[in-house]
Amino acid sequence: MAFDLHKIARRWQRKWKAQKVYESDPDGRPKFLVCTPYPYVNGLLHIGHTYTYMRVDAFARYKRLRGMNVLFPFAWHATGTPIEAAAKRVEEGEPTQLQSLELMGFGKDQLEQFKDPIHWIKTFSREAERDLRAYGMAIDWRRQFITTSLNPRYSKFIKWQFNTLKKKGLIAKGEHPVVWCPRELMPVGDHARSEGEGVMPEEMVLIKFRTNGHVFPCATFRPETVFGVTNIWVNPDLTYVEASVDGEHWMVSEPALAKLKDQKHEVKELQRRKGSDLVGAKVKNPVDGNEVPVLPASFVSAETGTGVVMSVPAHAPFDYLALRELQQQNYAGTQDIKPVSLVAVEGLGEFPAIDAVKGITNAKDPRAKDATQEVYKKEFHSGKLKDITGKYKGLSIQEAKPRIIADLKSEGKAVVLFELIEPVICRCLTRCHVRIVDNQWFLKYGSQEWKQEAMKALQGLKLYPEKVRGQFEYVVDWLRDWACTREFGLGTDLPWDKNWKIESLSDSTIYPAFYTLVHTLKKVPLGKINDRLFDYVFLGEGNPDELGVDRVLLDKMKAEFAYWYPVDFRNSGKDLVQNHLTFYLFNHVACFPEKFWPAGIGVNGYVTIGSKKMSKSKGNFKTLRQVIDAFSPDVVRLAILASNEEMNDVDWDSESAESLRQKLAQWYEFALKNYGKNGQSGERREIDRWMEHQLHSSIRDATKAMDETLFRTAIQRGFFDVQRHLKWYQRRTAGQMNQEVLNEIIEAQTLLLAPFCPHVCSEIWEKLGKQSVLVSEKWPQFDESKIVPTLEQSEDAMSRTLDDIQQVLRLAKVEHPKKITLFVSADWKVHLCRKLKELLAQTRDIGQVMKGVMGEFKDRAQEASALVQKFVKDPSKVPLSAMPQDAEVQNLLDAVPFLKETLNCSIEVVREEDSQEPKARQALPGKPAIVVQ
RNA sequence: GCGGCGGUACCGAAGCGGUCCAACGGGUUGGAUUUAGACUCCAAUGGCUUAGUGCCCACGCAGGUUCGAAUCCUGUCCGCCGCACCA
Repeated sequence: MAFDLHKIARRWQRKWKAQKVYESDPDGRPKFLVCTPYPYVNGLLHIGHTYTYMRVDAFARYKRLRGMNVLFPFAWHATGTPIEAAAKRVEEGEPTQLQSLELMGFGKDQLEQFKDPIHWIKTFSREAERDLRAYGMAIDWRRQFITTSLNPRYSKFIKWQFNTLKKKGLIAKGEHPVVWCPRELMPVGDHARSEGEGVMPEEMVLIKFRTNGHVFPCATFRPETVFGVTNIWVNPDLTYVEASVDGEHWMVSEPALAKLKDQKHEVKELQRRKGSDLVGAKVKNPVDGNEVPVLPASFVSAETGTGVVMSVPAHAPFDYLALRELQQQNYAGTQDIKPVSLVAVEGLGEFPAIDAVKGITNAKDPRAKDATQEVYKKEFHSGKLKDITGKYKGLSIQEAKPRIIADLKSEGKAVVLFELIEPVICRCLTRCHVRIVDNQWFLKYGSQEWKQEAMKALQGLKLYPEKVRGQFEYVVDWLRDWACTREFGLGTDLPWDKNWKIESLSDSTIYPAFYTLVHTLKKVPLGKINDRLFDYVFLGEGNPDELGVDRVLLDKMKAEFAYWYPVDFRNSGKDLVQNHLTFYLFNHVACFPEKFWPAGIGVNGYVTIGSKKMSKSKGNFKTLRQVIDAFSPDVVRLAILASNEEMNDVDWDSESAESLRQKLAQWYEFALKNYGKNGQSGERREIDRWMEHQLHSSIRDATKAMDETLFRTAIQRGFFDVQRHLKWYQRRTAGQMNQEVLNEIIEAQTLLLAPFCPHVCSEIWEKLGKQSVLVSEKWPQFDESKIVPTLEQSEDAMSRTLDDIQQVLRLAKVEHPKKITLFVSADWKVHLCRKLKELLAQTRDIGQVMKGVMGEFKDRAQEASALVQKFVKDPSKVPLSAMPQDAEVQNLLDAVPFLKETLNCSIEVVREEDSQEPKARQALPGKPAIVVQ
């Protein structure tokens, strides 16, 4: 039989397109709006996108089968810098960029066109649409669009969003520190660094020690230790700059000057000074007025802080080591310097730094660094400031630190310097520092009121799975103001300031609202689209007659939005919880009334390939089209969704995909061959009822799983289990299956599989002779009355008996038995077991149990007491489903033809009490004694 | 450091106080079928053992609670993800 999954897929995709099956408009049914963050169109879709979209699609198809009017829209994201940057690299002829395009299948002659960012956007949105159609996504393609000013209608929508936020006071101007490349004059995000991933700006305090007109700004992370300063350090081998900083004469290292300039200080270089020239000066400690000397230390680096540091030998191991070295060299003026202790820590001595450096002889020893951390950790967590700190005495470091910083700043004794603790190197190989960017617009996610509203939205939200809630709560709480404008890149202009573009994560938060009306909005003349129009269609505000737009169109859009909103399911990878998905919540609560707040969010793990992280550079990478071409869309979808669920990573494994391909082929063949033939129907046998039981409990479980987007469970219960039971049913009836039952299985199985493998299931449905289109059919209902656990128990008992027989045969080394006799446990044992179960629930005392039992079984005292002893010893051995002897005998008699066939010998079923065979006594309820001959 | 999620057989993974066996899928091994292979079917896949359906060991590690623990408690070790100006 010709079975070509690719051909089947193409055929159904053509049909769906022609019949506009997935173009959804409001009607009388309950609605369900699903979506997923649109992809950034700078390359081909890869298998990682696949999983997220697949979940949305499977859920959409399921809800459709449940009778809902489902809308699944899609669009393309082009906002931001990467596409522009890539186009620029093509223009510069950068080899890796060109190569990567070639790897995506573009010929050398086509590369030229990629100099133009618009070509990227057009090409990759087109290619992605092609891939997603080939994947069989149930998307309403009428609603697709592209972001940025290339789509003026979208830009107008985004402007409405920003004006709305601004009106509500949720956007404000401010300044903030960024990691900055002084060569490219750009902020340098993690992905644009060649070194220093994850390093972020941290606040250092520059405490101003003064001497006759000069300032020595000592950079420190521990400003509270200023009370224990004995001297300050400069590195004699460095070059320092004497500079005018905000009108004062500062001494700083060369690199520090650029940092100060970029952190909003007025800076002018006056002259260069050798470090060694500075040594020997006396400077005044700003907190106590003490004069301390400037001493030389080689551990001081030019790159961190200012190249000037204060020395607190009591609490800083480096300082102590350097000081001790000088004293050992009899360096002038150091002999009288004594460490000054200012922090008391229980369990540590007066000078924790001195204790910490035991065995370390100089500041170059790497252990000095560990010692520093050790001391700091202890002091920070359990230290108390001593009397010497004046008004801060008795405070913990945690309490005192922010107060000391604030006080020093307000008294003009210190300023803050943002610093990178570890080096950060830009992709252009320049060392970065922190710059304070001003004139920047912020979304005030840090605002408490806004957070509260977002938290409220979160509380009313269905999460798939529920266990991400903790993460969301944390992020809502932790989120700070977000810089939402950029000077570079593609996007929409900030409506009130054309010099800025709206940043890419900020223009993609409430756009699902845009999906609901985009195809209608296309009919409105561009010039007529403005904030007032959106106020009317989204919020019902204003007078529609003043908009100069066809009232029918306006009210259509208004109704469409109100019908589809809120979003019932928005799904993405777990990496977006800490930004996009949370922004999505914040912006919805700000822009829309509560009834339109998000109703459901789904989060999933990543895709690995062969259990290894996907990585382009390591070649462990697959595009969507590669896997579709190799395995067909149905197999890819099934393989990925069957692999894992919740937040676990799914794995793409070609071996299991191949195995699933075969399973699908087998099902296709089975369904077509067995459906609606003239098989026996009529009265149901036990085994038929068993099969119905299995089918209906599988439907029940699969349905429950589908409701929670637990697709792996749904596939396991709704496909693997049904298939397994069907095989057993086939074997158990020697192929004489009940035709009605069989038909029901075939229909239900095809529907259960439909959300995952829509093409092949549609094909089967059609070939079964169904007039309806599968994708609009009804999800199978389970019939509670057909779920009868006792059927399962007796069938299990039978199959366990078969297992036991086979084991006995093996042990007895009988290869070809002539006859097998099964002795069924006497009824009194059934009663005994039931009684025991009752008693054991109350007590484990053997005496009491014995007492409770033996009255009833006096005439079998010996046998009964042996059983009681055995079961009290291990209560888990009591047969749970002890059925009466008659029923067990009947159950086995029913199975005799099957057992005969399987074991290839005659089978006899005998009641225990009817036999003289000694082994017969071993029978237990549900566990017949076995004799083989 | 802070926050989140986890450690179960060869691999992935379910189980979350007792449901006579630690599901299900993949892999591996043996057998049946086949001219052969593929497919399909049956069986095995921690150890031991036997004319008897059994015993023992195992759910990161160590303790504890309980008649009974993969599951509950305490401690401990180890992974993965995120910590932002950006898709």
